[in-house]
Amino acid sequence: MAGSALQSLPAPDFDLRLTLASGQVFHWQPAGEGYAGVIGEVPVYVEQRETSLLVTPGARELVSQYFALDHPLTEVYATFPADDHMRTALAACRGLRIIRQPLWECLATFITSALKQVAHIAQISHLLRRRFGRAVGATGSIDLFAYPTVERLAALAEADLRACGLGFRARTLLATARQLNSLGGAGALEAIRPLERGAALEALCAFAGVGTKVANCVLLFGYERLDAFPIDVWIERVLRERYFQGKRKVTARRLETFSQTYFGVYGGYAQQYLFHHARAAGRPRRVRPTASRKPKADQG
DNA sequence: CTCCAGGTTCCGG
DNA sequence: CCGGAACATGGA
Repeated sequence: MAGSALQSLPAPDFDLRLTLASGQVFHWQPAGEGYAGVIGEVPVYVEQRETSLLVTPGARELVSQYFALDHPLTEVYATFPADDHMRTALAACRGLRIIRQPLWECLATFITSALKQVAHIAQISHLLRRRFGRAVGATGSIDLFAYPTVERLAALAEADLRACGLGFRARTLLATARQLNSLGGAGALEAIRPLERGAALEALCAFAGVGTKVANCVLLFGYERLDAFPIDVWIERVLRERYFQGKRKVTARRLETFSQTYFGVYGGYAQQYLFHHARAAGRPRRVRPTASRKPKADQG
């Protein structure tokens, strides 16, 4: 980032690369030795130097808040269950923090995440920002855009969103934008903050394209409900393989009640560590009976 | 080409 | 409450 000198701030127990790669947020781009992104409407460059961060001048407080550098990680880790797999995930993800995301962009992004790979979500996010978001600046050759506002998306046609590769998510994202717009905009999401868990989930699920999983992601990554435990295909696989080995007929309800009690008050952190560790380990190879395919030795 | 992805919604037991 | 199917798109 050319121009003015970067400012430094202390960031102990923090791994920027790990945090940005963990599938919470999808728009940060590698730039120089660090990353360029937008926090709300503010363009930011962040670079890690051991236990401190170098950031865009004037953005220290914003960055510190966004990356939740105040979360008591030592205390968080102490609440994790002491099983082998949790310990392995912790060892692999130490320093990963749960980001505090702006509510609307978190909600909208996770609506678009349904049945999509992380890379696709990022691609969609960038397209939406570039086409419908406000240009907020640039770092080097990278132009930066804020997430499109509720008002802007609500005024679009479904075809505009489909043109960004949204597929069937175009309908639900548009519907949610219009629902929120009729409530006065993104600020209406603040009404959910004081609600207790059940009521908050119910309120979020009232938006189109929002079910239990997305609602929990928004509670965790947006509302800072660190006990929220989103169960996606990866986490479900981990739970079934590591915590319900050999058990028959483990229903979704069973997994949900287990996850809410077993992983404790910082279950959301535990979940994120399990998620990222599973993903980093790679997709489990499909077992295909190779014997069914016979080599054609007499051809070719 | 086939399989799968940070799911949601609707429908029939 | 539970399991299945449809729903779009693109990377592996």
